[in-house]
Amino acid sequence: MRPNPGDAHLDTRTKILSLADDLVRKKGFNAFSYKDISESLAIKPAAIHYYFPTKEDLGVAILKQEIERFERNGERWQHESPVTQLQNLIGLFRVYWDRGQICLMGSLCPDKNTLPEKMQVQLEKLCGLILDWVADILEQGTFKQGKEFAPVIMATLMSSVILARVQGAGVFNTIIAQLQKDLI
Amino acid sequence: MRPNPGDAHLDTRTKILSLADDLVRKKGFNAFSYKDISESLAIKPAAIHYYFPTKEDLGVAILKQEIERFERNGERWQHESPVTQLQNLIGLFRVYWDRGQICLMGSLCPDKNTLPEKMQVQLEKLCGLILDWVADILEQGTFKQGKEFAPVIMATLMSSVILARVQGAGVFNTIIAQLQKDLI
DNA sequence: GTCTATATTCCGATAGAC
DNA sequence: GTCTATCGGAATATAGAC
Repeated sequence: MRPNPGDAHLDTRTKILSLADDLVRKKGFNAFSYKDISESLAIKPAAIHYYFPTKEDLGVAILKQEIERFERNGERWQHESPVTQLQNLIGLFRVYWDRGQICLMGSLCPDKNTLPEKMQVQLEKLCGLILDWVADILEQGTFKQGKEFAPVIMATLMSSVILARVQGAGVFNTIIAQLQKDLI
Repeated sequence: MRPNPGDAHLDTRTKILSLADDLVRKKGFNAFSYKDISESLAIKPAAIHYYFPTKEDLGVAILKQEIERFERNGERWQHESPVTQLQNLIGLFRVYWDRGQICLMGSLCPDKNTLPEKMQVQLEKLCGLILDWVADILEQGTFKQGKEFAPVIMATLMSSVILARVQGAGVFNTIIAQLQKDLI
């Protein structure tokens, strides 16, 4: 899983990755800097390059971590009903909102043209994985919509948190309620 | 409408605004630079400051222009049926897609935390205007959904182009088709 | 191995040339 | 009035200290 050096520094590496993940969701990949991370860790900005040589490497690591996280969630949920699994997915977006974050897709897809190539590849992979997962759930369960509706669900969820960032929590709750009504 | 100087330079000012608008929709507000604009106009980056003293001023101008454009559209469409008006709105998003752009809301809302304050104010105004307009249309016509559905429509439209940027045109067409089926 | 001092590039902004 | 030469600062990245 981790292709890198020893183990003693795992803590620092993990902390950097965690902070960067949070910053991408709050400020976007282009707007956060190494300084934002270093200030929280009491190290110099340049120290980050030891763990992630370039910002592209850091971005790729964020995406790979999210892919693994998503795959683990899928496994953990696989014995629950399709309806529950979809509610779990929706629950993730509520957590993002509560944390002042947006989802990784919602943060990175608009910036796609400006991202380093290796990040674009991982972003496509993440999007494909999630869309396929939602389509499978729709096929397995009894919903008002078929699997063609999967992109609509993801588009709606993505933008629910993004719109709420400007319009407030009311918009988020309205969108989620309407989506659930439309599905279940 | 334009609070600024004479008229001779209106061309340059208009061109800068038009280029900046395009860049925001393609790269995002934080990722484009004065250099991007100046290269297309064969002037030096610093010349832009004459027309827009700060990047914040430029961003505010982009947003105000979009607000005016949206209000003009509303007036121009007001004698058509609610269904047609909603189709016109959807048509705008197809144009964005064809141009390689995303909508201004979709570009700026995720970056809200990083935007200068005056831009945040105009962004909130733009979002409010559009959401109210869609809600009105839903109330006026005979749709399968009521006005509470307005945020869902905007969230779906916004993300349709954003997702398509990564997943391709198929996703855009699928989402639009599903949305129309759900409404009309 | 881990981190810092430093280099390099680029950005937005100011002052002043024409 | 319109634009350019230049500044000051911030960003990522490199080389080397400990």
